[in-house]
Amino acid sequence: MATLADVARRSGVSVMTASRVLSGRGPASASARDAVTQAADELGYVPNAVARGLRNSRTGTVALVISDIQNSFYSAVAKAAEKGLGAHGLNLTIASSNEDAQRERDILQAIQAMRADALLITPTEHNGDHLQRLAQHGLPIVQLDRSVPGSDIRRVLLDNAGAAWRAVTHLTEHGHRRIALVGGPERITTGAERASGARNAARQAGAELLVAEAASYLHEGTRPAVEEAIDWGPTALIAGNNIVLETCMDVLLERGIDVPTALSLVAFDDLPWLRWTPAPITALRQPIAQMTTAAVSMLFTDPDSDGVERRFPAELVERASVRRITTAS
Amino acid sequence: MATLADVARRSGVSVMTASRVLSGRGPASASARDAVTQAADELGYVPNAVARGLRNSRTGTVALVISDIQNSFYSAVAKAAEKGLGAHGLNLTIASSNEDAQRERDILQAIQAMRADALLITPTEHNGDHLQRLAQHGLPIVQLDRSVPGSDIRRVLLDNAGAAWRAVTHLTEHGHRRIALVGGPERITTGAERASGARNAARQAGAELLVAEAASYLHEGTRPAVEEAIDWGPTALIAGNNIVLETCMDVLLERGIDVPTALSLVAFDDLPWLRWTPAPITALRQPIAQMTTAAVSMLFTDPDSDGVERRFPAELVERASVRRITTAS
DNA sequence: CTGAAAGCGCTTACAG
DNA sequence: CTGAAAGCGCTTACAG
Repeated sequence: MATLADVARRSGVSVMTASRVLSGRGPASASARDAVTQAADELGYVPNAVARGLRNSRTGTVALVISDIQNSFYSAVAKAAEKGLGAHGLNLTIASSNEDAQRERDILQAIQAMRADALLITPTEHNGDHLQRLAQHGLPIVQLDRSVPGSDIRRVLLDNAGAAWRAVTHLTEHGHRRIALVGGPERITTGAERASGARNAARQAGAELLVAEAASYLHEGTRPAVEEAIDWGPTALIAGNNIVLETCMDVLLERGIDVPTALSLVAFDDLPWLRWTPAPITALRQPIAQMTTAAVSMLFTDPDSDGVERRFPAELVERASVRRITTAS
Repeated sequence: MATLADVARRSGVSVMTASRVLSGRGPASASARDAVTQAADELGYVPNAVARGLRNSRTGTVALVISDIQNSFYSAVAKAAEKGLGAHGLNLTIASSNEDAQRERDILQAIQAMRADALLITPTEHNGDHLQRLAQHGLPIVQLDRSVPGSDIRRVLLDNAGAAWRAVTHLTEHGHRRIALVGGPERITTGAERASGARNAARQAGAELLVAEAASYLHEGTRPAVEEAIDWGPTALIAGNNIVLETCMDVLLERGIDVPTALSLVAFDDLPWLRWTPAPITALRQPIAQMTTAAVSMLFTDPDSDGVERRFPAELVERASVRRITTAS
């Protein structure tokens, strides 16, 4: 593959001049300019970003570490991140931790090795120390969706408590008095905050609330909690995220429980298919694109001037999965 | 950030020896080994992959270029690719072309600049020449899912014609005689091959077939074709991929057309939510993980010894969206 | 406006 | 077993 030296030789100038012309920084005579661009063209010269990265200690690459690339929430994040970064002329490297602490550690190490310029991460709860160390080395880091407990690493999050509060309140306003939330693990901020928001709302409304805690945000970890919640006999069920929702759908189908006649349902995360179930599903929509864009721009912003945390509200999209209950009183 | 020189200095050996110890290649005395590993540990030394990449002209990175990261088909590809590559100790960089020729060109150039070791791509039909040039420069390339027409770049594809044949035959066996396929653009191999397989099957069975060609595999491009197909008044509809299917669901819902009483439906690509619609949807399941794994291993295999193309069959998953039609005869 | 030199951090032959 | 030298391809001061 052609190098800068090849271009210089062919155009009869020094490597230096060729570099200046092609990078567009520094002066160059018109004739040098012409000769170099022509030679570069003829040779199909493409600058070596690796060499450039070594020299400049800037690689032009941002790493995105997500929990599960197949989860549509995170692929929406990936899409928005790619778009936002592309606007900055940056490349995106994506890796998926699969909620696994060891794997996340390996990824973090690889990112450090490849000298990424910045890191966007939806962290597991396990590697806060590692993250902190990277931040101290000067790597700009922004957490998205979730945050490692007790660190000062910047983050862009949903107003989880507010969203859960809204879901429960929506249900109590429809007359529900026995509500189950299948949430994520409370070790994870989303799980903890959603549970606490739901508890507040239930208390305020004087309704009963069961929080069934899934072992993980992966499918396998989710079923016992869903079954526990349904066995408890609620009139309404809140699926704490889209993975939990899928498990709920399976269990409801298996047991022949009809929504909303036998059970009302509210989902965290909005997806196209929620419109196509027998009773279209009411959902809390997260502003994923905006959150991701905010996280990307936070990456390039002064940590001290811009605050450590931003929260975004969810929007309740009402469809047909919540029944109004009228109590004889 | 600590460099090899720092480690060498701290452990009282030369850079050379430190390199040998840490890379595990070449001899080293036990004492040197101990001193170096300890120093590396204390300094939190992480080798600079950029420098290593420049020196070795191998970056340990494989690029994956997909058409749309939010399309669950491609995010399944991304997941499988990451897993397969991880086993080889390689990093994965993902970029999404969004079916845009110019964007794909930019991505290809960036990949060349960053000196990726190999490329996995679900190509648009536009940049075959560019791909060919990269291949001639010695970059291992494997096309997945789709292939650029008229090139000898290796590829792993679905048996599209066979799968479409199977879908149509399934319908004719259920008595359908007027079938519409909403396919992708026939410029794209998947679109062309699925259309041709469907035509063969219809001809064999003596059934009428309308192929409505979507302008693109993006949502926007898909609606006119879906409406054309439904307006034609078929008894059965085949959605040529998962994006088309989503549009079909929207249009059917808007028009109040019931599946399968008013219209039977078969989908390309299987997804969890197909089980949860009022009539669970019969689908052709692609072996995405196997195809991706095959593509990954093809990347590291001798081009001359292993053939240029591999095809995988789809599996028909029968559910409840196809009605049996009994004709008065 | 242009070029020779030095160096980013690593590893591959080559001597000792 | 160990080290001094050279070089991967680029760019940043520094002279001319």
